[in-house]
Amino acid sequence: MTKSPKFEPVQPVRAYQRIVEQVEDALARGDLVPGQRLPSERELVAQFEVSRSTVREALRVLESNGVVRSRPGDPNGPEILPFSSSALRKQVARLARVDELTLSELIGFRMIMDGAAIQVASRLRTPEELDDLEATLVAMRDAIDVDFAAFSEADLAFHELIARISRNSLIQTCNEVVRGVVLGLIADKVAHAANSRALMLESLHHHAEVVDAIRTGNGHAAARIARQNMFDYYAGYVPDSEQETLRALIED
Amino acid sequence: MTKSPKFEPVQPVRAYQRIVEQVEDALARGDLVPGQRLPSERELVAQFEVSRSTVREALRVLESNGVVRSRPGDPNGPEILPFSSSALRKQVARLARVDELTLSELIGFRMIMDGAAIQVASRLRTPEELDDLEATLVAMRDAIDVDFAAFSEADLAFHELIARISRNSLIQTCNEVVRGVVLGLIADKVAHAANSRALMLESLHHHAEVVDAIRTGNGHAAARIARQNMFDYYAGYVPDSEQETLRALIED
DNA sequence: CCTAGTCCACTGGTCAGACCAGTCGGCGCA
DNA sequence: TGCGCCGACTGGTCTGACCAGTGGACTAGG
Repeated sequence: MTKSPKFEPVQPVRAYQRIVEQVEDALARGDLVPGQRLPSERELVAQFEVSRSTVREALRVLESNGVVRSRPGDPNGPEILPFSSSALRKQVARLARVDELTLSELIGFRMIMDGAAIQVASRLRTPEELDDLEATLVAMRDAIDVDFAAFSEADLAFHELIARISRNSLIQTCNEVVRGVVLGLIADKVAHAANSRALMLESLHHHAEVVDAIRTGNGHAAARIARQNMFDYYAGYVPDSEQETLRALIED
Repeated sequence: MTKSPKFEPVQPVRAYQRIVEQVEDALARGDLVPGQRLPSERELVAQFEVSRSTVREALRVLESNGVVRSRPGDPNGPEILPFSSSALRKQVARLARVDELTLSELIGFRMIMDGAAIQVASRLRTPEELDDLEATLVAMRDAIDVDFAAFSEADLAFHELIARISRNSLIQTCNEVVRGVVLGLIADKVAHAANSRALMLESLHHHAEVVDAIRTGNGHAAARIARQNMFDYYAGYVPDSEQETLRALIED
């Protein structure tokens, strides 16, 4: 018996998929740039020669991928969103939709990711980068006397620097995205924290310990302190029942 | 002047979004499990009390997120796919709770995530994507004759393609991040592997087996081979005491 | 001249109903 | 028993309609 040919499963290509492809191709080629607008749905109907239902199904896919955003009544048409990669934007869109039930998961994710960044950074850092880290600590100290927003910004700079030192762009983007989402979910609560000055001092102290551990090359300890700090910082915003899970993440 | 309150932009919730949320919530609660079927579109119209256009827009979003897949004429209705983003989030949390950031755990994480990606990819891949996979195999073969860095790059391309075929952004992002971390931790050791050519050939062979299994639609076998391969590839870099844990992950 | 109000063309969101090409189970015929 | 046809479904697409918003053009009143 001759070897049986291996046939492929065939599946029809849907019209809305081809629309999605055309838009993403145009984006990849640069014919479409962030900030630009897509024609209105009815105009797209004319251009693609399909029904509006089909156009809309394609727009839903693009929207779910973070490529476009539609606003009812906007005469300019759907907006092309700024994005580095559609996967990243999609990530943002997905994460941004999660409700407070999974806030603890997001925080856990941050604890893991930030710990990873620190552990890598403690091996790869140059003396200059260590200096930069310590400069950021000073900036954080000064920011405490301004207000919480300033401190938060300095804290952001610290973690961005850590991620950069890790020389892993994916850690960078991941850290940034998740941090943004977490802050977006609890920003109002954080801003109202009554005793935020004590919290900020405590956080600063932990950050200094992290830098110390990085200086001595003890990435393991540095990551642990960072996770502890993040737990202390965010634990108040998750239900008691879920705190135990997060606390377990601190140790290793 | 009183401090101006920070208002949040409000945006209307669309009907199709609420449908998406309901489905994903059911998935998160476990009321809906992979392999199960959604009611037919017309039945969903009756349950959600919306029009079919609205149901279909919601299905397009879910499909684009790798949660369901529709097939014309299938009397069973849309299929709930395994390893949807919501399910993976839970897996990530569970794994992270056990232990994290030791090299062996990261490798275990990669074995799980890569296996998930391959299992999904073997069901969703188009014939064109299978061709792409085989082209990547050829590229890996050629890269062996160059050097280890080239091979590593081709290997990266292979796994990125798998993740892309899985059409699941969470798989994509996690795979990339963790892979980057693992390589960062052992890059120096890997580069010094004296007999790396034999290792590369072995790895290539395993990758070809994975593609074969994907071609025949045997996602289970494909994922198992991939986990085995990853174990063989990395096991040398973790302590003997932890290898047993990793080995247990190979089987499903 | 500027402002405030009205209007209107247009947007996206949703709906109802229709047709088609597939898919699959079952019935009946050979 | 085996096979082919049929019919009741499925999802993909289309048409045409209505509605609540949006924002620009226009206009009346200062």
